[in-house]
Amino acid sequence: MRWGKHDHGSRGYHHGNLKEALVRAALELIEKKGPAGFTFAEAARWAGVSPAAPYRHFRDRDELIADVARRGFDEFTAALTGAWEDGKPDVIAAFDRLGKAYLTFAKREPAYYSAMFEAGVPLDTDAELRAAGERAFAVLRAAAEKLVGDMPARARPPALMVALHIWSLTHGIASLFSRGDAARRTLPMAPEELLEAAFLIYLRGLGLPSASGATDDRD
Amino acid sequence: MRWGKHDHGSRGYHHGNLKEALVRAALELIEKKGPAGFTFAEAARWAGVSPAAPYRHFRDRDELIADVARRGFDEFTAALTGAWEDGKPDVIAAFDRLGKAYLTFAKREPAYYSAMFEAGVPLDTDAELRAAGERAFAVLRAAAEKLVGDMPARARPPALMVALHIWSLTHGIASLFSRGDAARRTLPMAPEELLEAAFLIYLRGLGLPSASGATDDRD
DNA sequence: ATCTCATGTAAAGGGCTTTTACATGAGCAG
DNA sequence: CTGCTCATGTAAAAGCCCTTTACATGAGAT
Repeated sequence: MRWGKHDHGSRGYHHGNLKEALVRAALELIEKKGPAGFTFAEAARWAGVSPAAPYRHFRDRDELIADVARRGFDEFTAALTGAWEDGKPDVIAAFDRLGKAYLTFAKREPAYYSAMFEAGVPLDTDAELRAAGERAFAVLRAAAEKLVGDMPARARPPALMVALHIWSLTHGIASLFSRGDAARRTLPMAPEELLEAAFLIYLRGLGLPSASGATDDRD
Repeated sequence: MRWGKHDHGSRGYHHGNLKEALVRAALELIEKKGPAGFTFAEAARWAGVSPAAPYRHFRDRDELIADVARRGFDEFTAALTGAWEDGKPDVIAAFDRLGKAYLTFAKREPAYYSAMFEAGVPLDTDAELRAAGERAFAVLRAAAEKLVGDMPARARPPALMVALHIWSLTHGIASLFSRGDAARRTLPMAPEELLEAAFLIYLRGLGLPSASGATDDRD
């Protein structure tokens, strides 16, 4: 008996790569209908197997979502690392890329982003997931270390605090304004511009000299 | 036939105030099991009515959640307005209260907060809900107006931008760190302190004089 | 060639959502 | 008071999803 509407290549009794197929299905379905609208059964149908088959690969629906979130954090880490590029050519420019990469990820990978931050997955029950999240944050933290490292020791703020500030700010903008089609509010400026302006103002507040143009009078 | 495990006062065939009872049930259930775990049927059971009764008051499950979100925005607006208190005694102190009120609301009313920001309710399909959200933001916007109003016109940033920055920052901290028991990460400082520090740094970046102590070396 | 075990199926129980037809009784008109 | 009406609630049912259990298949090892 054939289960799939989407016949991705004929197969016999065994699928061959069901786990990956389920993850891909989850990504498509979460993107289309949100994490709440995603169902285990539909992922199974999409992959062309019976509703019970997914249980051979995931304890339950939540574990599949957690796996998607974990993969999302890995991709996220890669995107951030690539944007940061060791802080070259200068820390400010690299930080700017980092922020834009965060927003871009939220916009272009809404399914991952949902699974990571909005699906209500309990971080503390899955060590792998938690570790993946830590790795993503570590990129930001390392960037903050480099940022404050350029400052005179006397006026140097805690790098962890700076990392948390920038993460919070960026995450807030991403959550509120930078989602796909279901944007919660229309803005008079692009989320990227909003973030860049905030970032420059914040840097000036830290005493960084290089921050200029932050308070231009655009309205 | 009796449906309720929770017999909140005996009643006859008609409940008398089912709509309110359902909203209260939704709040308890969302708080206990998250917006995803909340079910229409359980709310009905909780209120002591049959599973079909709620449909006399809400088109479907989503409309109930949207109603909860709307009420949440109203409470939120009241909390923010009360904290702002017209910017007295001075703008900075009032802004500080505003931020703390935001975090407090997220922590003490996780059910409202979830319904408002995490349940994936489409803002654009419900005018009432959208309007309630606008009213909440209007408090923050008015506060930002007052903040930048104290600045010399030459160095005055757009109030809307400032409002969006502070909203994003606060929302980011609330979402990432200031939730109830399911905190996504443990912090070396209280979310309130984190917010206050960021706020002071941001104000210094705007050129506000009154911001001091923002970069103390606590670690 | 055979065995084994990971992977998939069938079937079933239980719950949720939503609709439809019917029941109740609160409030109002006469 | 009597009786009508309609908002409000119930019962029943169809459809879907989640998850478990017993059974089937066949890929890879021996």
